[in-house]
Amino acid sequence: MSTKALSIKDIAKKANVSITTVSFIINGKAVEKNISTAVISRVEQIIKEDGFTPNQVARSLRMGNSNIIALIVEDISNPFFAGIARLIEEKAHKRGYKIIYSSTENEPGRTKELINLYKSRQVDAYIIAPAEGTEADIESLLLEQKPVVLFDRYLPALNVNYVGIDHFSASYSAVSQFVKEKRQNIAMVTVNVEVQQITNRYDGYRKALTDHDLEPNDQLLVKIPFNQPKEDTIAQLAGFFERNPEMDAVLFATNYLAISGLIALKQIKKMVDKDFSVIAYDDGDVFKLHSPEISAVEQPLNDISDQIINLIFEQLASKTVQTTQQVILPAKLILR
Amino acid sequence: MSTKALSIKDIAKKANVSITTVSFIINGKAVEKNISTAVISRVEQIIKEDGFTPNQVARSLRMGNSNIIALIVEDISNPFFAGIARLIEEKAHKRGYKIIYSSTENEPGRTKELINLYKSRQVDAYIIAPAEGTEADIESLLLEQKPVVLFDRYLPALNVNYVGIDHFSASYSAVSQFVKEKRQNIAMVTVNVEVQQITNRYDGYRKALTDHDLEPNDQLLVKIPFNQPKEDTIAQLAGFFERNPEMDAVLFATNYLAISGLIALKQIKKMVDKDFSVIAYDDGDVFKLHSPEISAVEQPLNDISDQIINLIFEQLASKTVQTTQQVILPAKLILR
DNA sequence: CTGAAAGCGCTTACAG
DNA sequence: CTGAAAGCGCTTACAG
Repeated sequence: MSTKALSIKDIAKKANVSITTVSFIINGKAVEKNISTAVISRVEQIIKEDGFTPNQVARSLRMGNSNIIALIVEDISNPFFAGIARLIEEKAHKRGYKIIYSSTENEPGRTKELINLYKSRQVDAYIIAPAEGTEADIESLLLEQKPVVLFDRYLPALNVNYVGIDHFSASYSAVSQFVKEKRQNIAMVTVNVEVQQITNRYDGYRKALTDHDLEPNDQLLVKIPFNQPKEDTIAQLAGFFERNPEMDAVLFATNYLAISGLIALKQIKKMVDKDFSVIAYDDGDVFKLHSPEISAVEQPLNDISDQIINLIFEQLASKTVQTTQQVILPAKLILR
Repeated sequence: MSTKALSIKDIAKKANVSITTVSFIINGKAVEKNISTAVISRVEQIIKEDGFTPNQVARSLRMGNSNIIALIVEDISNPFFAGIARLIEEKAHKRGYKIIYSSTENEPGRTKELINLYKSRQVDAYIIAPAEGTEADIESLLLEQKPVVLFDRYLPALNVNYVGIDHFSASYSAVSQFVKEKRQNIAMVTVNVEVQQITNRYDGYRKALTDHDLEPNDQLLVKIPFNQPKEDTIAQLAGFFERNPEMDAVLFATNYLAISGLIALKQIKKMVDKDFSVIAYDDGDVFKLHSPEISAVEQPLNDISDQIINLIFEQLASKTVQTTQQVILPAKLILR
């Protein structure tokens, strides 16, 4: 037996009222519209018994909105993004909004595709960790006056709300910690994408070195190609560590680089110990469980999510042209 | 300057044709409908120049579908689910479908809420890792003839497609491996939810013990309350290990229990070594990087995703009442 | 070869 | 206090 979803018309017929009346009741405008309590309770009873759920597609078409917020990230299975997604979903849910998320895999064109899809589905607002080269796509959202908040990566060309981390200071503190441990040959492993959020990490590293009278050494810097297969990264890093035996500390610019790096160290049997320090980016169980435990720069997921959601709802509420805001939060260095 | 999205009407007016004609062209029915090539190219030109994207909400309302598949899991930030989500998203994308995913957090009512939301948005098919007590909600989808595939957890009360893992054999192999290593006091750490996919893991453990003439010992079995805070689980497991010094092997029934267990072992300074073996569930970097490396039962994410997506598209294609299928895949024991 | 019109299920300004 | 009707942007059976 196949049940077909009921429509407002079915309910109206059954209750012997117009669909207008049913619509008012569904939307809590019954008292405002002076519907008699008798009618209200009769309709509500029928709705409850028959399990009617209004068709949101029809509603979206009519209203031009959807109560949906899109979250576009590079890879939702990255723990940083998965954590943010989960927190944002929870916070949005409390205010009656759904989050719909998807990964761009950093593929060119995927962001444009997703944004077009979401636009055509009347998505109300956008939370985006933008890849390089997506400026035009995001601009098109701004032109349509859609609420947008960028996070993680900033696009300087755009005048748009942003929530991020002070990566410069985070790297700076990490290197200062190494110096405190009397490290002399401090390496950095980063990724070869020239976005501000990554270059800031390098800049903080470099500034801390010079501030502490250490000469930056290009031999101790490696930039891993983005999207390089994990095995290749591990091999590359193993070579990097072996070529530089004097290295006594290494700062990893991202979570997955730290993991690949630790695997490489394990392969070449180089221990993390009193002669060799490591600081990872983005904390996780894997660092807590490592022997020895690995220190890490922790991004405050909850604060980031809060700021993002607040900016989104501010814009959703105001309806007018917004002044854009840049929120920069501090990271936390977890020492182990 | 605010741009409003164009409608099919705008394009029709600009091209001096009817909206019918534009619609046919958009949907690739131009030749079938004998639209003149002159008209086709004129309309296509305008569409390209003006960047028209058809309103999918209107289309959904009219067609009763959406080209969207819902994926409902307990927690999308769990690596198993995140991995499945990513693979399914990719496979669905190739066939022109979008995945929209969300977490139930195992909260009662959340599944019902999500299913109602998706129904009201004309979602075409459902992939669900069901929580206990969601039978009625899933049944309602079957009544509406919606394609549904369950995975991870099975609901015996329902006659529905399912893709899962042979957890009995997986546990059985794990314990057999312990026996091969001459372990005598083999413990199991599991979770107190009485769903088949969890109880099978226990059953395989128990059967392997008795098949190898080892007496099951209730002292060596612990069931962690579901949703218990991580700290409490760690403390509980630390106590469990300390109370049972004779224990020489432990099988963890889930990924997060293994992580909490390893943290507990670390806290009480009990080493994983030639006198104490560990096998975890669901492989990950954290086990590869642990010292020593931890063996794990690996669920074949790619096979699972393939089977799920195939079952979904089979149903989407057939439109008729389906015979339901149970696909049980083998897990793989990764020894380290 | 092309178009006018109905209808998908809602919301809301307007009328009474 | 309640309802008829227009309209959101599409698709498609029907007519010519």
